[in-house]
Amino acid sequence: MLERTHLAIIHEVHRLGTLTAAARTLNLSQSALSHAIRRLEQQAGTALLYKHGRRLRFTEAGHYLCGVAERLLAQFDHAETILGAFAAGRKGSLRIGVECHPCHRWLVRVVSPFLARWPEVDIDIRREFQFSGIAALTQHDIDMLITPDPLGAAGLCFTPLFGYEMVLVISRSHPLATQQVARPADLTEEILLSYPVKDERLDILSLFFTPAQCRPRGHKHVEDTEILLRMVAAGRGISAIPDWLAAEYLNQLPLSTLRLGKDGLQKQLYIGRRDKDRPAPFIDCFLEMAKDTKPAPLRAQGIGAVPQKS
Amino acid sequence: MLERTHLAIIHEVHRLGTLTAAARTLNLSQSALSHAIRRLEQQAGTALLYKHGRRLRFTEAGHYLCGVAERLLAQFDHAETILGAFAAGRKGSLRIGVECHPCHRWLVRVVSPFLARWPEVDIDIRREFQFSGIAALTQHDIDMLITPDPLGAAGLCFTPLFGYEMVLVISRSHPLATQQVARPADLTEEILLSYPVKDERLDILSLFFTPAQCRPRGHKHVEDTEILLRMVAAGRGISAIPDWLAAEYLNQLPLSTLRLGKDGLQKQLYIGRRDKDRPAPFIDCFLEMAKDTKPAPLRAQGIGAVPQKS
DNA sequence: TATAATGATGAATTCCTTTCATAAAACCGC
DNA sequence: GCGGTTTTATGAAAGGAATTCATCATTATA
Repeated sequence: MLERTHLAIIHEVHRLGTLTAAARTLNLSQSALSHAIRRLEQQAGTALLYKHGRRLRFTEAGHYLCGVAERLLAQFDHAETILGAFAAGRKGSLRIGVECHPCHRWLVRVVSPFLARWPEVDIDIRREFQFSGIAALTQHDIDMLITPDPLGAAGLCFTPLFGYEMVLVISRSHPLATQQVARPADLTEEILLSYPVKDERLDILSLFFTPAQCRPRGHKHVEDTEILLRMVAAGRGISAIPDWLAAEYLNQLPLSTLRLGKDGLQKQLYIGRRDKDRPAPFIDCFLEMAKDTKPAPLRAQGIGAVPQKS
Repeated sequence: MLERTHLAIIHEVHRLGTLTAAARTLNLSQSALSHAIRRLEQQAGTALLYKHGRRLRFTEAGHYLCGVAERLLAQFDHAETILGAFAAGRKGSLRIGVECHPCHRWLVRVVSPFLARWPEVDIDIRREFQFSGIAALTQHDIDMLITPDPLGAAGLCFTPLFGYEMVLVISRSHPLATQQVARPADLTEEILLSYPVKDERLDILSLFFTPAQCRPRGHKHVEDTEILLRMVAAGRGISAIPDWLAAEYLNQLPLSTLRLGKDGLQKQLYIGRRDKDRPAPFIDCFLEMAKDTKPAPLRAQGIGAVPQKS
């Protein structure tokens, strides 16, 4: 059976002309090469080299193998280089799950510099999960999960990224726009606009309306943040988004933000990983970069701006 | 160091899903594969497989190696197939040296059916030699030599192909055209036309003129047979060519042929080989086909035709 | 819960590779 | 031509790496 060592021997003999020289560069004895070539020739059933004077020359079959060797050895070398990059943690892929729809804008601010710094790492961002983000993480479908809901699961660990507040956004011409705080009962005649996720994953429902045993008059799903906020600005509905996301739009669109309830709807974003994973350097690095990338804080602007945290 | 066996193991594990199954198809024990993979992982410095349930899954590095394995194993297989063709003697190249200029027309009649029968064999025909055809043969520059002069040399053997006679060709309107035999003294006022080879390799000089201690009035080299004979037909000179070659032109051009001297200039064509060569089937076959391909015999036509042999 | 299937592991063994010592052949300089 | 040098070939011995065996741990299945 043709092996890599055979190719290496053939290649070196071709390059250096003699068995003796080839043996030196291969750190083997001349005898070893002679035996190896002989074995290969017997298995192949054809001569590869023949003596010409006290040198060796290649038969046609030998010459053919020479070409094969050149091509294959290069591929072996390349494969080992790549494998080395994997081992050194330079190369790999990072499949990031995101369970927080509005986080996308923040995420691109982390990913861009990361890709520049780790040119051999591929990033894949997934928003849809068969069952849940946590399950995807434990089943190795993703390598990291960005979520505001760090449900405990064996073998997972979560690192807090930053705290934020879910705020109500309404049109600046809405009657409530002059208020600082919204109460569930104030909003029972409104149309709620939200990202297309299950109701139980919408904090404004599970943590605001449901505890107060009321609901908005209607509920529509909107995929895109920009469109959602333009609909809110046009008075077509209300929505709840993170304060830092609202901040980006307050000076572009006629919007007002109100606190949800007296204490506000405080949230925390986490990044989850499998804790048994070998700590690939670029994964640690992504974590650091994520922790260092805070969203733009919400500056007080216009009527009804939410009071600033520290 | 990454070896072919590693790639084979990776590949089979990927194809069959379990170590146990892969071990069966590779005729190894499950333990052997487990150890081999472990060793490879240690050398590479990175995991390739990890347990998922009681199955194995590939890490990124493992997946990468999987792709490498698929590509490289195919190339190994292909190389072994080709090597098998070399071993079986189906594939190879045949470098044929020809020391007999006019033999070209005969040679193509051998080569054409040979190429059809041995599609994997390349044929290369050489007419120019650094030193001599014999030397080219001993030095492995060619594999066969077609020559009328089988000079003995160690390690060579010659097989006779066919006998022929060198005949004088002259214009049919030449005063000698009515004769049957030409003598050297008859031709001292003629211009000799020959292929461009050294004088000592021209039989009409070395075996006809020189023994009689005379020479033709002039001597010109002509490369192409057709042009040479047209010049002869036009009365611009005389030439000596094999009888069977003359036969092909006697009914196209106004030529007459005369015997050179009383007994004629009898020659024999040989095919020479190195006798230590492994007898590649296609080389033997070429020899057989060459022996079976006799040149068209010279039929008596016109005045001065040379008497037929048997 | 018992059972079957699968992978991991350590020790022993087997097999293959390599080395050593030496011969044979070929080239080089005198 | 004749030693001296260089190079390959070869058989036996040594060494080392791959393989197996026996067994355990884990997980899925009935």
